[in-house]
Amino acid sequence: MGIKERKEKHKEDLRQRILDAAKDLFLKDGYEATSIRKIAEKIEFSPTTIYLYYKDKADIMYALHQEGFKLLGSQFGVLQHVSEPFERLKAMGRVYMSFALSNPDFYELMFIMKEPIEFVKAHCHDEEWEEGEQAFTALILTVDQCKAAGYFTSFDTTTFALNVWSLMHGLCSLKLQGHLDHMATTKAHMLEEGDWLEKTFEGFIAMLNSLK
Amino acid sequence: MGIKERKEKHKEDLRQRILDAAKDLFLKDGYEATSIRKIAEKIEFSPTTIYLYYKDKADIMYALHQEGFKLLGSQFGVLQHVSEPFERLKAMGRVYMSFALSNPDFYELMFIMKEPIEFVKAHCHDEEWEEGEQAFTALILTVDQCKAAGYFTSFDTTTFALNVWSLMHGLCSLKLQGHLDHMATTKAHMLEEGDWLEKTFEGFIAMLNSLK
DNA sequence: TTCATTTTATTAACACTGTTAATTATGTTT
DNA sequence: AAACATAATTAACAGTGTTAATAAAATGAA
Repeated sequence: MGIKERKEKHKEDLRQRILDAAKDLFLKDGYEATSIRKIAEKIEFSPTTIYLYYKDKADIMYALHQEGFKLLGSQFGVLQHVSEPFERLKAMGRVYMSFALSNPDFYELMFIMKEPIEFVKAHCHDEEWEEGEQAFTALILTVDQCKAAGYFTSFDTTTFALNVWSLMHGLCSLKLQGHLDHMATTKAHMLEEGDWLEKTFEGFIAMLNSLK
Repeated sequence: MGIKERKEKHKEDLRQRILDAAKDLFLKDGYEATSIRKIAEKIEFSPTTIYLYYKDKADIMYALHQEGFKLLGSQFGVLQHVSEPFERLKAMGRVYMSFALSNPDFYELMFIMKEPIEFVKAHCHDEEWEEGEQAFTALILTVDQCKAAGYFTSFDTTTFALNVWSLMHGLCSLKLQGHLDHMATTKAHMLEEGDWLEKTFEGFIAMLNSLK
């Protein structure tokens, strides 16, 4: 009987329509403005209907956050073709930074807000976190290959990877939250114009080079 | 006439009582749970009275965020007595990290949330940001002195300082937001036990040492 | 086809939130 | 005591996430 399948598909369809509507609102107006009622209005359903497809708002945000990780993952994927590990590491940094700047709301949801990761801790007790770990695994692998190629030889791989991630995350966060621009406009000796995000990143690359 | 002064003092008193109540709630239950109504109940006033002393909730949060910067500033202050610049730089990192872990809500308000800094941009158009800049100025100064002492000689001071801040901020953020612990529990090759915050920080210090 | 059952969607309501306008109470000055 | 200014309050608006009870629709068996 194909009827049940068609129903299942219909159900899955509506689930997706809810997510699409939520994504639209989220990317346009941010987290707060993405209310259950507005999502419902967009898909022309009653607000409470949404609760038949998602546990709560955090559930929807978790789904969106997964989409974000898929996007980042796909951008990281193409870097596998950069064979030289140190080149790849630098490119990863650029891609990460570019992703954060191009998708600030996604980045906030994925790395800054605590709501989605608390949802993971509460409901995904198993090992369903693939998307997120994959990116970090890729970083660890690349650092390992860098070490094999003679870079960072005196450092522990995981520790070094965490340092790289911390720096990139901190840099992107400070930029997105406006702290970087704020320092640039208020500190007198920074008035020599210039894109401090770019400059700082270049400084980071220079540091990595010195660490060979 | 001392009456007017006493009235002024009374007004300033209530303003402080509001802030204290807000601080209590904020440190106990976080940002969201600190509602105007709860603050009002705590000081036994009507909710709307608060609007006679603070423009809105963001204003209160800005005041709290300033208190946070004063606290961090005082902790940074004692570091002035560490004469060796590189030692002082390392100590600054430790103090920053310790502050973030001991005052997670303050840290979030000061460096992670965008609400207070948007309030600054909107209402403190002048140069009233002292508290925040002071800490960064201290960092720049220390980096400069490190350079004078032969460290990081090939790097631009401001760029290097931004890198240090980014790394420390990223590390603390990832820790507070739970990402660090999450990676530790899910990634198989990280199961060797251990405080990854501490290990990563030590790795950072090692990096700085290699950069001499 | 009709009736009973299950699934899906809706309305109404709860308990909150920040915030504003209009009104009352308080205290000061003439 | 009357007039005024300040301070505080009540009532209300426009939202929020979420749940329980009810109505509608689709499905199963007789």
